[in-house]
Order: sequence, then structure tokens, then C-alpha cells
Amino acid sequence: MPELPEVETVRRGLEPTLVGARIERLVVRRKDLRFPFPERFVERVEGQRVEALSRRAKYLIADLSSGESLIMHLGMTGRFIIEAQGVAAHEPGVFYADVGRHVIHDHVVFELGGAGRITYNDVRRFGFMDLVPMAGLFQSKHFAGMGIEPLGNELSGDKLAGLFAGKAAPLKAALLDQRLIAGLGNIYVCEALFRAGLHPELPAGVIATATGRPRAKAHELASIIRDVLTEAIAAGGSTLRDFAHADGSLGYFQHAFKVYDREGEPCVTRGCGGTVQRLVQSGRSTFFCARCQPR
DNA sequence: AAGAACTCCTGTTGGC
DNA sequence: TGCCAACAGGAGTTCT
Repeated sequence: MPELPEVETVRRGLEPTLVGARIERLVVRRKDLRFPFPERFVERVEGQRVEALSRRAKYLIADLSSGESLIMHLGMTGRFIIEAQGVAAHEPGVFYADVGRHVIHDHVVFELGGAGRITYNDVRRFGFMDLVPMAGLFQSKHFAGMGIEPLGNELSGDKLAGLFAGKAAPLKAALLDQRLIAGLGNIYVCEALFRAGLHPELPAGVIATATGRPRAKAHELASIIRDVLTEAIAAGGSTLRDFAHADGSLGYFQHAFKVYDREGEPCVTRGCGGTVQRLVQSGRSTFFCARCQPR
């Protein structure tokens, strides 16, 4: 599910409820999600106050009063649901037609006392949670070796050109590679490449060597990436199948897609007359317009 | 050593 | 209508 804009939307949705709250009780209904929960997970979390909730790439980071950080990744279908104090808890395994989710996939529940309850639901269980010392957070295995943050100061045309220089891998794959730039997923890579007029199968190195003003394409692509992500966050992310905000509302950036999931539809570029095509790159769908994005 | 393929899991969708 | 294959927003591991 969630790429950077969706995770940032979730972060903003959770922040008012979670930050400052004390996790009075932690209910963990399985021994693992994608990976096992950390050792003594419940006792390390229960009783802690949440001091801050931040984001790095597609990861949420809750700083706990114990000095540990709770790292949470939503995988493809992870969701958080906020409920007010006093709302009855749903029984796992029981069908509730009214809640808009599969309650059997509620895996973790944070009971926050007067602040209410936050439930983590994840149908496919590709998400995970981990605890690491706050002091060594960015040296931890999840973040060491992670690429640049696209909305941070590190992203520039020169930086992108440097990262991609000499790469034979397709632009699509390079932009999805979290070791280079972290936070983009399938949707926003397709949209960014369309806006930049770059064919997704071009070798990534071309943006470092393209003719014209030195590295003009790299600078353009860098600013387009920022723009797409910023616009998507402003729209509350994209809701395709599973994504919803923590309060249950939906994102609407999907209405702004120009190519993603539009195979066979006319290209939106005025006067183009082309058709959006789909191709498969390393097992994932890529959407593009061959006229606007020539090889 | 880079790049592609495979894998985890469940639910939905589209074609026959 | 039913059945089944393909596909889904991620990313670590394994192959070539």
C-alpha cells in the first residue's frame, strides 16, 4: 500500500492522538507479522509514553520514554485505526459489517487510556514492528544503508545524477531502489517519470549524461519527485484498495494520476493523442506514454 | 557485483 | 454463476 505520501498522511493522523499518550496496554495477537515481533515486545512497550512520532522514507518511528524507538512499517496493506475511549473493542474473528475492515486482521492494539485506542490492521502481513535504541536509530539495520530522503535537503539534481551515474538498471528500478532514494514506490515512480518525459526502461545513467544543459534532466527529475510527493501529501495520499487515514477518511491523489492504473486510456497531455501503456519491469506494472516518454 | 526473479500473505478482479 | 489465474501500494533473499 503505502508509499511516502501515505505514510506521512498516517503519521499526521496518528500524531495528535499518540504523541504525549501513555501506552497502558499492548495487545499483540500473533507472534509475527512479516518478521517476529521483538523480544519481550509487550513489556518493553507497556507503560511507556510516546514522546514523538516521525517518519523516515516509508517507516514510522515512535520515540518512547524508555529510550527505545518503535519502528513500524506498513508493508502493502498495513493500516492504523483510531478509536475514542469508551468505544467497545472488536472481538477478533467476529465479522463486523460496519467497520470497513477485516477485523480478523487486527494484529496489534495500543490501549492509550483516556486518549483512546489505536489498532494496527494488516491483511497481508507484509508490515513489521521493531524496537531499537533511540540513540543508534539510524545505525540500526532498518536505516543503515538507506538512500536519501526525497523531501529532505539531500535530494538535488547533482545528488541524483551522482547516484545514477553509470547505472545500467532501468530508471524505474533505480527509483524504486530504497538504497539510492528511499520512499518512492510504484505509483509515484510512474507518475514522476511521466512528468519528466523519461521512458521507464532507459538506463538510469542517462540522467547524468543526457545532452543539453549539464545534468538538466537530473535537476528536473529531482524537482518533479519533490513536487509529486508534496502534492500527494497535500491530497492526503492515494486511496486505491486498502489505504485509509487513521480516522477512516480517504486520500484523493489517485484522481490526479496521469498514468498509474490507466492502461488503454488516452494520454492526458494535450495534443499527444497517445495511449497509456503498461509493461512489466522486474515483476511490477509500469504505466507510461510512449509518445511523451520516448526512448 | 549488478540486476532480475522469487518469496512472504490474503483478498479482489477479470476472463472464460 | 463459478472457477481460476493474475494481480495488488514493499522489500529481503536468492538466483544468474
